[in-house]
Amino acid sequence: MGDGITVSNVLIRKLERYTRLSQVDRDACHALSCSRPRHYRAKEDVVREGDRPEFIYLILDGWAGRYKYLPDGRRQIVSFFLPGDICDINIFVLREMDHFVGALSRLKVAQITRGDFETATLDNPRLLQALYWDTLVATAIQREWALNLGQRSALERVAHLICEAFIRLRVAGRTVGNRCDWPITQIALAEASGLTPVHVSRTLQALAAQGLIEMENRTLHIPDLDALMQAGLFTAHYLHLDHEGRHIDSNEG
Amino acid sequence: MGDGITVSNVLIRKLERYTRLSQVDRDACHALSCSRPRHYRAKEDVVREGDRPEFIYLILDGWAGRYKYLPDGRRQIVSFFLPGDICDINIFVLREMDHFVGALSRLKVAQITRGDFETATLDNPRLLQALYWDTLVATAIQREWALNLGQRSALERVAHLICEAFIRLRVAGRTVGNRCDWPITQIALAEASGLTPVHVSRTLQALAAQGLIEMENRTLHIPDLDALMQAGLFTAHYLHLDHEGRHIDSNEG
DNA sequence: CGTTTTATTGAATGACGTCAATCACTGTGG
DNA sequence: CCACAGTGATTGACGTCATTCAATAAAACG
Repeated sequence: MGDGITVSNVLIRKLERYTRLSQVDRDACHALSCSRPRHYRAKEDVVREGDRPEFIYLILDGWAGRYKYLPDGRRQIVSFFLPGDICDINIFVLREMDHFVGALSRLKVAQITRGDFETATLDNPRLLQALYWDTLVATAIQREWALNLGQRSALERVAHLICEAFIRLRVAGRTVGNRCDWPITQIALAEASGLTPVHVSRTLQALAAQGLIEMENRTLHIPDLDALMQAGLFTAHYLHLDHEGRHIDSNEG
Repeated sequence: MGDGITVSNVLIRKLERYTRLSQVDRDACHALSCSRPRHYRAKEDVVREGDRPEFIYLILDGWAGRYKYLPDGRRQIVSFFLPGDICDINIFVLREMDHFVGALSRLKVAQITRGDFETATLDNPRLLQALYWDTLVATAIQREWALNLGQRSALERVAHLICEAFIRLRVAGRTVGNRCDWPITQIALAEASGLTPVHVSRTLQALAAQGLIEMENRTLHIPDLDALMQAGLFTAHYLHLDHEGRHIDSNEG
């Protein structure tokens, strides 16, 4: 999915949802996208707890997850990083990481140094502003996940996660109609939703039985997004997609 | 608790955990603490979803909560605001609020305008840096809550919340030995922990039966904080209290 | 002081977890 | 190309933790 789209477009396309970028901004984005490309396989760690922050990561392809452990090994994915996502532009302020970042699928990232970042944003206030805005949206998502984990039932929770991922992928230009790649395992989905893999399996089957999702070959098809949103009690407010008056239901993707 | 401490000290004391403030910084803090004082009673809203952001709030006394609703009325508190906490210094970037902030007890806040904030921080980079740091800690706390809600059992979850609140209060100078005011209801605790009030009641009783907490007259007593931390699988890493090499177990409070 | 909110208790229900076995898929190397 | 190992998905039976409902007692508040 998203074939024929150059990697740099993933970031540009997303940021242009928030603001209008100049050609210089776009060039800077492109430069960021090209810095230090790295590949990971699923389950490889990108960043470990206790590490000194070294890079900002830009996701070019695949999914990553931010996660935390309990001492006995229980693990919670606290956020997804999808193509076009930038993780932690403020990271250098922290002395050490309090969590892990790992690949949830085959993953391609750009490693951005502090210097790269400063170079890219120094003379491009719009770009900096857009990136900054993006981090505020990320914290809004983090809050929504607390609501998801604390209040929604298993079915609602999984439906909500799927809606959110799909819409974020659509913003990044990684959907085709009502389809998208779905590279992550049910185990990862379980760790993100605070459920067991067994129950996630049953829940996905329940969603499929209601005709809300179709899964085939690591591809997700959502026949009726509105219906899925309703099942997940999903509203996109918290994604703040309408900054420039553009709306989530415009027919893109 | 915390009697004899002037309100401005709540903020100063907390920030000095992160950095060393000059007298000018402290004066600026004091000014912030004095701007537009407002009082609320428990359950009153401070900020509503959909509002245009108008003020930054500094908590002077009492507890507030950030919360989100599901359409059917289920409610999740996604963060606590305790004395000395500042809520959302970046808030003016957002077009509208995607959540509520409400008083969880009698509450005293300072309403800080954009102008107040800029005045206070313009010539005080240390202060700005400390406030900025504080917001990073707030997002780290938000992540920890996802872990709490997603993975911890009821007992662990409540124990963890209590540990976190107690230590944050201690940083703000609002504890006396191993005691602190505990002004919030079990209902609020339930909404924060994703449990029912009934089960919170039973869980608190279980903690009390194990000698981990004692509750009397809206005052919390923690006979053995280490033991409670262990019950809640609590480690303070994510609060990043050791920025300047100061440690959580230094005998303060 | 009366009214409302909060806390407690018990019993019954239900959602999700656990365990264990089986099956399907993916990637790897011979 | 096939065999194999390892991971992931599925299924059923059963267990349990937390919810729900309802009734009562105790605080908090105006």
